[in-house]
Amino acid sequence: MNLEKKKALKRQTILKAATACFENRSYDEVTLDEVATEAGVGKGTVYLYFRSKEDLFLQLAVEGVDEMVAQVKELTQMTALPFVERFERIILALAGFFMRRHGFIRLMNQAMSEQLNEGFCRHREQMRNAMMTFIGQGVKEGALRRDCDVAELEMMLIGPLVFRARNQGHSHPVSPEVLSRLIWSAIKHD
Amino acid sequence: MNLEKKKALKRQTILKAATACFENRSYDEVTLDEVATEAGVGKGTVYLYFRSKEDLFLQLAVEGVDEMVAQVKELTQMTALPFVERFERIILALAGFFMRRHGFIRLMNQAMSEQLNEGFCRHREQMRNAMMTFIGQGVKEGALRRDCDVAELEMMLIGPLVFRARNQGHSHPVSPEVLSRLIWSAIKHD
Amino acid sequence: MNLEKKKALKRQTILKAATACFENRSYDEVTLDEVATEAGVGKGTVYLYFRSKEDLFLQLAVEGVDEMVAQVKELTQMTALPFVERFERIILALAGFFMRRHGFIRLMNQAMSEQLNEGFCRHREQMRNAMMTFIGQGVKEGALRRDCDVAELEMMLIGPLVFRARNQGHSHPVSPEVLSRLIWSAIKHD
Amino acid sequence: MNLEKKKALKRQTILKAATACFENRSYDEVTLDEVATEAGVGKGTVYLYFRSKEDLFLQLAVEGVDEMVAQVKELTQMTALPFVERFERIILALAGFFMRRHGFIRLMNQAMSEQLNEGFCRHREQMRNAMMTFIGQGVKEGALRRDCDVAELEMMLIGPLVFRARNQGHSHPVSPEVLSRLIWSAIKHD
DNA sequence: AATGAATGAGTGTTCATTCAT
DNA sequence: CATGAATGAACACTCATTCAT
Repeated sequence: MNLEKKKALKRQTILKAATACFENRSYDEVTLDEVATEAGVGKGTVYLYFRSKEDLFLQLAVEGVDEMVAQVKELTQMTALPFVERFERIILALAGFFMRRHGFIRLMNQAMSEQLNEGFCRHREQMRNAMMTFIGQGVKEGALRRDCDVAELEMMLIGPLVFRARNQGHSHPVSPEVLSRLIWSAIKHD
Repeated sequence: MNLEKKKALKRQTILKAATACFENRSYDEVTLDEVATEAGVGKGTVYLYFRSKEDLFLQLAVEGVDEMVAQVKELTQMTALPFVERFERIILALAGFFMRRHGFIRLMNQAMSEQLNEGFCRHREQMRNAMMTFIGQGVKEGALRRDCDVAELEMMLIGPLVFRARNQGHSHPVSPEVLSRLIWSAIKHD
Repeated sequence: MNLEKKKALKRQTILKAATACFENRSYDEVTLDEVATEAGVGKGTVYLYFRSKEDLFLQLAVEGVDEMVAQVKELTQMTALPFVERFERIILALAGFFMRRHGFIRLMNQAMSEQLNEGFCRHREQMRNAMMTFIGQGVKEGALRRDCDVAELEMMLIGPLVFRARNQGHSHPVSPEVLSRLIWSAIKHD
Repeated sequence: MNLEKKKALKRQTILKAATACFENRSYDEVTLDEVATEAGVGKGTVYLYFRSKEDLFLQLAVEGVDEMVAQVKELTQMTALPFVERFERIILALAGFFMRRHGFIRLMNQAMSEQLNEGFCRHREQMRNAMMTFIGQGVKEGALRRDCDVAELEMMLIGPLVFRARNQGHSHPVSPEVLSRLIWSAIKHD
């Protein structure tokens, strides 16, 4: 267990370093040398924990999306709360999440090799499904408008969130409360 | 005149080829060899028309954004129409525009080198200003909600548009009418 | 003849421009574009007068060395003057020549393609022969020391001249009179 | 220690290979691929030991000039010997040195880029200073002529040496003894 | 397990040369 | 004759990946 822990810890160290490196630079601008140096390990060591640069990058993404999905699912299940409140909490959670990872958001928009993209898609799909489920719930409960389908509502939900993280990440982002209120106006059932 | 025309035509040929190449790949994945081959010219020829790979890419962007800005400004000035109609037309125009250039949208959102980004920003700013002006007009006319500032309204406007072009570009995009209606719900003055 | 003259004139124009371009830059740093622009002609035109960049460069050298050789031969034949005076005049002539072409001296030291080098050598040999003849004359007349052969005396003559042009070309070159006096001390017959 | 040694050794291997490559060709004619192949290493390896092609070339020069300077300084300090003897030894040392590195002499005399030249100058200056010091000593001791300054005497000393290495390197160089005698005639005090 | 020295395929860019106008 | 647009071979340099220690 001690060994296991050590390995997992070093893995985390490398991922953390990679996150820092990718924060302000594009995929191709970041070199493995940098990541290794930032992580304080040898370059070869990175290859003991990740199959390739692409893999390392994918793990970063996976980790991120998994976190997001978990949060959304958890909040979706809190059916004791009125929907609008669940909605608000999810927006707040996602807004924070996207903002914390705004450098990463940028990278996910970058086209990538077939294989890498496939890995991404699997996880993006999970996120999408979680959101769809949540939105579907809102529709069924009569809290969300019925004159458009869930994909359309998702667009109104995720679109502004991504825009905020991408374009306002560095300066004065819209407050999550205002964000939530605006999106709610767009999707709520009258 | 003949020569001028020919040069302008070849320039367009190269830009068209570059657009095709950048469609599904990231900036760094596309090589100038590819662009040249796709355009049916020698690699050196590309350098007769563009200072560098970055420049070629930037020209692509400039062209796009300039088109967008022109359309928005034009529609903004049609003050004879009720605001909601001007709004609808702008959304339709932008939706079509973004959709036609969805490969490009991806590129503009992707992480890029400092210098390249700087060039982009200058033009993105123009777009932003045009949208701000339009939105400000709506607020002044009392058509848009007053409980949030223009940056917040812009987010609700552009966010879903970009999301649609980015994520639904290949399959079943939300119809522009629905898109318009949804955004309107979010930003209209009650 | 008018046509001939015109061609010869344009040829000179190009050579003059080339000389200016090569003055402060190495062979590879100078581009034909520059030479053409400096000469005020099209790039293709240069190829009407010179087979290649190498050829242009060779012509430059040939022209230079031919001038030098002509001057040396002319002065060598002025046997009416005492040898020391002929010597002094040749040194002055060469010193001025080398100094005027000090940029060129540098270029002749640059290694070059087999073919180009061959062309150079033929002309360098002419210069060498002219100097050898002159020095041989001095020895025969008893003006120059007999305890070393002409190649050794040539070294004492040309070496300092080249050094002066190469190393002192830009700042405070040794005055030709002092130069002449020093070399004379080295080679005169006691 | 083993590793250090190995690295230093490989560095020497590359320098040796570079020397061989530069022997008969100009700076621009030699490619790093050649140097790498000649050294029996990969192209990337060269960049582990030298920042750039210019740097590699500069290191070659530095190494050479440093050797020269050291020898001159050492001989300058042997004030126990009569000046003429110190002079003769220095000439012999330099003659041998220049001859051994005649390929290099050519390169140092060739035109080169501003930046490269700057690097060279710093070291050439050291050599120049060492020679100036030595010559100044001779003047002060009354062994060298007083009717011209040290720069002029330096020209008479170095000029023939360079000429010999440059032009006679491949065939029948003037014997160092004759060389020494001739230069001495030029600069000695009568 | 950890390292980092070694590698070489791959890229943007330049420029001598050609040739259609 | 004159031009300059077009070409593509060539090169310095980078960096993901491997492997001997």
